[in-house]
Amino acid sequence: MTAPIALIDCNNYYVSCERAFDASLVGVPVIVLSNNDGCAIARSQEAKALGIKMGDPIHHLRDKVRAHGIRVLSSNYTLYGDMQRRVLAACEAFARDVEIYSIDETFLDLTGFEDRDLVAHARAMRDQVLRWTTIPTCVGIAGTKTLAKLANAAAKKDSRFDGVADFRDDAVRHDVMRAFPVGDIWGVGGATARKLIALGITTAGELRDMPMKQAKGLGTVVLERLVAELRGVPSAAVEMVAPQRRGMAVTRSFGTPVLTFDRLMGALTEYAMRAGEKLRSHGLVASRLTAFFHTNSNKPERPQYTGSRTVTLHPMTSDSLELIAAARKAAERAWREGYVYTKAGVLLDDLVAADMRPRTLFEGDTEKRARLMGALDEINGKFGKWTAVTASQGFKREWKLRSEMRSPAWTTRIDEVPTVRA
DNA sequence: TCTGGGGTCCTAGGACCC
DNA sequence: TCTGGGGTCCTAGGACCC
Repeated sequence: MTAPIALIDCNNYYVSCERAFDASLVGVPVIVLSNNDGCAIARSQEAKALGIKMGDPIHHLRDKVRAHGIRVLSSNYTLYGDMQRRVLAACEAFARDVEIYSIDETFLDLTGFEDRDLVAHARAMRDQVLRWTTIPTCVGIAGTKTLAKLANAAAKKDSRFDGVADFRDDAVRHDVMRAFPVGDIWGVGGATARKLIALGITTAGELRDMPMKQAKGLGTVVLERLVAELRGVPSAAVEMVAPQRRGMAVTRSFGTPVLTFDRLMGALTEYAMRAGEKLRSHGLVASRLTAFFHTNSNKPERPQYTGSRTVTLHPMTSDSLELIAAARKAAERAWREGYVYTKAGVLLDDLVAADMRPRTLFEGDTEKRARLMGALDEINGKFGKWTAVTASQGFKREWKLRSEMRSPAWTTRIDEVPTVRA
């Protein structure tokens, strides 16, 4: 028997975070929008019941919003990130180790807890999280991560589990897998689901029983591993140390479309600045930068173009001014006049810890530039983003995104903490 | 008029080398 | 007349995740 793994997952996370600080959101339909206030990325139970789907564009929902009094919020990642810390703190004592999988999901290594009643253990953890944060959660327990995800989904969907599903029980596991749609399994996306269904494999149970060789042939080693995990053979452990990150991105849709190279460079300059900040805050340097921009692909009837070029950064760098220069070089090469651009971004690849980077013969005075970047980060950290900017960013920033219904930074800005009146 | 942003991993295919 | 095989590295792009 392999060590049990649990997955704790917050219910309707962003909405639950908002509700923690605004009681008027409780019991009514609520949706939280993506960056740029484009589409719904979190929905309360009430909103789900009204048929609102993940990713629905908000401008398709206007009628429903009006008819049902749905509360609509911009996303507030500072709040969600801070609440995550509190959730983790509440879970800490309940596991040997944890792996943060996403902002609202954490895998727990339950090695050493096997002798306990793990369902009761999980319930105690849920209670703790609820008390400390007001956020409701569900827990799945199993021998592999994939099964723990599946158990979690069952705990969420099926009220008979009352929030905690234990897949170490063969009967429970088989029963759920027999009816679980193959396309809802973690790691099976649209493309793979279509192929599987064409073969008559429509449930988690049928995928588990698929011959390994056939799985590899149909998908890749990824699908082969997934089948193994469904059979209870772990192919991924709970990672105690976060692996070194490999890439980094700053991408945005524009608030208003961009038609000129200057405007595009204004946006790319801002993104490259931010990318440099992110690199420095992680103590990393990058070896490659890609700049891209594209037209609105949701409107295929309009002329489409995607420009994208990659440039090598040598020496490797986290210097915003060098990143901006590289982004300009890439953008110049990829630019095509005459299109209506709606999104752009800067991607950084092949990241290395700054103190591990190879030195080159031709490095200039890096010391001085590092101090300049340090000063920049300090100014922008203290006085707010974009206090100190480069001229090419421009001052009007027409491309900047919308975020019109954002809740306050309840927990992270002193002037926005909630006030309690007696 | 208005459809997110930021990640990971894998594969195929070209370039290059001996 | 005859025209290799195998390895590595890199990149673009697909698929998937939340």
